[in-house]
Amino acid sequence: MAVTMRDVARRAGVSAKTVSNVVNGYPYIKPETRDRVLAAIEELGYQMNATARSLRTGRTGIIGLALPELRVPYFAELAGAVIAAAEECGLTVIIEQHGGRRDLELEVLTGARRHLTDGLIYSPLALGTDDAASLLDLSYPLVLLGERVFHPDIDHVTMQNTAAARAATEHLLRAGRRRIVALGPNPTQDVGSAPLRLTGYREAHEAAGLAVDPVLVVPTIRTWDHATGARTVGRLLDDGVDFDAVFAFNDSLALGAMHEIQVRGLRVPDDVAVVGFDAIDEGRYSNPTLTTIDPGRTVIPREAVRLLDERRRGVAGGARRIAPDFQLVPGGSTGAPDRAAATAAVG
Amino acid sequence: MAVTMRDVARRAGVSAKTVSNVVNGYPYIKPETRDRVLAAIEELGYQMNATARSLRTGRTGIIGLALPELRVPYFAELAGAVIAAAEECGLTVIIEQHGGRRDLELEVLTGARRHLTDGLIYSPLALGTDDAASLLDLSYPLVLLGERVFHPDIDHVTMQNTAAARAATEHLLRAGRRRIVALGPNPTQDVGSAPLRLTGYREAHEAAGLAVDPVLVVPTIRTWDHATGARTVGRLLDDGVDFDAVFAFNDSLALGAMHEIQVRGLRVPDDVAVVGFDAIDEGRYSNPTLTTIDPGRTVIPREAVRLLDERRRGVAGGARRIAPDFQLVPGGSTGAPDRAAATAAVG
DNA sequence: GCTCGATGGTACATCGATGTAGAACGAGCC
DNA sequence: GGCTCGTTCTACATCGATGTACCATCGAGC
Repeated sequence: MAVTMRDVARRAGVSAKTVSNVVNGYPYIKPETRDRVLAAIEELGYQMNATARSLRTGRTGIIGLALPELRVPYFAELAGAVIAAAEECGLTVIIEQHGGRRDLELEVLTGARRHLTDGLIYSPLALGTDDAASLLDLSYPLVLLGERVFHPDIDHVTMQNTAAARAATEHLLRAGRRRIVALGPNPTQDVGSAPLRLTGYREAHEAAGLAVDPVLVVPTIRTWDHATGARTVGRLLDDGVDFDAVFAFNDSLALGAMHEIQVRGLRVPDDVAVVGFDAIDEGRYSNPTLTTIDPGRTVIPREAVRLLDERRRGVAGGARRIAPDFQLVPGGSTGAPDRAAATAAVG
Repeated sequence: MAVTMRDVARRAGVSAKTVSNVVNGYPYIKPETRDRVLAAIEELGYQMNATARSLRTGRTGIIGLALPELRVPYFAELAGAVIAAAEECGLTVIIEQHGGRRDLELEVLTGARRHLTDGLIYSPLALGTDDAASLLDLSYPLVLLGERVFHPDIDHVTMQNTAAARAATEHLLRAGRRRIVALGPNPTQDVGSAPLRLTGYREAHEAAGLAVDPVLVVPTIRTWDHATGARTVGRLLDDGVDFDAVFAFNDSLALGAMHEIQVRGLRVPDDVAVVGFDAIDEGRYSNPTLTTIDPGRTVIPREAVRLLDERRRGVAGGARRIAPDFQLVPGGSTGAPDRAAATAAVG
């Protein structure tokens, strides 16, 4: 039913292989022949059968993107940018949600979909250092995102977690806050973004000659979402813990915390200042707007796709590690003026 | 390199076709043979080559999902749910972002990716009634989302736009609001969600015996996002327009509007009540929380996948149209108490 | 006149699965 | 015994592209 290369070949009076050669830019073809073939393609409305090509070449032009959940804004923005970047390279993306469940995270690595893809951009949540081994004998290109697993032989796109967290904390200290909650560390996790950001938090205190009150280092058990942020800060308030600022380890936690603080009748930033991490869109229109860290939100997806595409095409050497520059984005939650929309930058 | 059916066949002492038959559940196989084959599969770690199967059968098990932008929370949540529903059916999803640009929306319909997919779930933004024709002679299953295009011969999953908008407006009228802004209609659009929701808004006024002040019907030119909501409401305030409520045609507009209203020193809901549409997660943790319409957020993605899968498998009859029940979700933005997290339902 | 290398093109096998046709065998029936 | 029918399995062609090998032509160089 669909038009094949044979049909085009017949129409142009050449062999199927010549049509293939034209389509793939093989150089030794008479201009006149090439024109005849292109004309035939045009006339018949030929479109290549990607499946057949994949079978023959062993490459599909599809890459996988494994992440916890698309409904989490940070990952939605990441996925959108990855798809756009992939488009630039002529690649198609399939997204797999593992929900941060360890079994699913491992299954993604070896599941049937890996046959469909040329490589994987992989953002695990539950995996730990022990699992690094399972990443090594994979037979396809892999690019890691985040800090959960690391291996010197695998391409990696990450963030300057410690330095950025330190900058965030210092921002609060400069504003005169002295009892800053660190919201997000998980005592059972020894690797990942959380401990690195906690280190930045401690470094800032140390550099300022201040001790960290352990009561203010508040673990979150569930995922870093609005509900967890609200619930956890709610518990602190219930317990009568005294604090004048919150450094949440991501924006969703921060926004949930900010919500709860205001529901309880406290003012942000007057009573409690809040800083997040990730610079998701939502924080630019919250009330007040959210001070946050932009960890390189435009660079990360672009680089991840670039690294994977280079591996896929076999033009890459040793493993690379990329950690883009970060930036503190001041917002109303730490006292920066919330600009009215009429004067706000378009984004 | 990879294990093929031939390898499995050799190991089990049968033909490749028999392996295929076992894998595909063909009934006439001796239990003992089946066991030998399954054992061989297990031992060799055989995984089917999906590409080869696709070439032969003409089906890929992949469906497309075309939407404006993943970074828009409504679409991120939709996409996440579609992927999860597809997983249930053993389907894989590729997402294509057309950004609401008409040329890209049309290109999605005929682009190269259609060869990769068994069908398309299609949520256009710029297309109009005139384009319905382009949807008809497509050679693959199509399920339409939204109201931009409609055709009686195509499966459709939509919302009860008019009834829901009427309910939202009546909610505001019941609360005593009399100058309600309708935020979102676009005068250049005669089809789509906007005019239907505007109709609901008008119906509510009519039923209450109230006239609609045309000044309060406020078009938005750009997309329905935070920035547009903030900017547009900002302009109303600059112009000194008198209003005591906003019915925004989606949640992002509503949240942007609510942000701007508060930046200007007005109180929500005391000075201005706000209602949105879509029931995205973000509105459950905004300050105050957002009153909104849940148009069937769990039903829509599930039904879309189901309809497409049925078409794909050829088990569907005539075109179907599904418009799930909607629900008003009360929030602080119209005066419902914002519950503290400690007592809030987990979500 | 002949070889050689650069061009321009073709025929055929192949990627790994599945559809088709049919072989081999035994049971049941007249 | 001969026939049909159901069961179990196999051989081969096929999906549509591309890699390999090879043929043909033409001009240059000796």
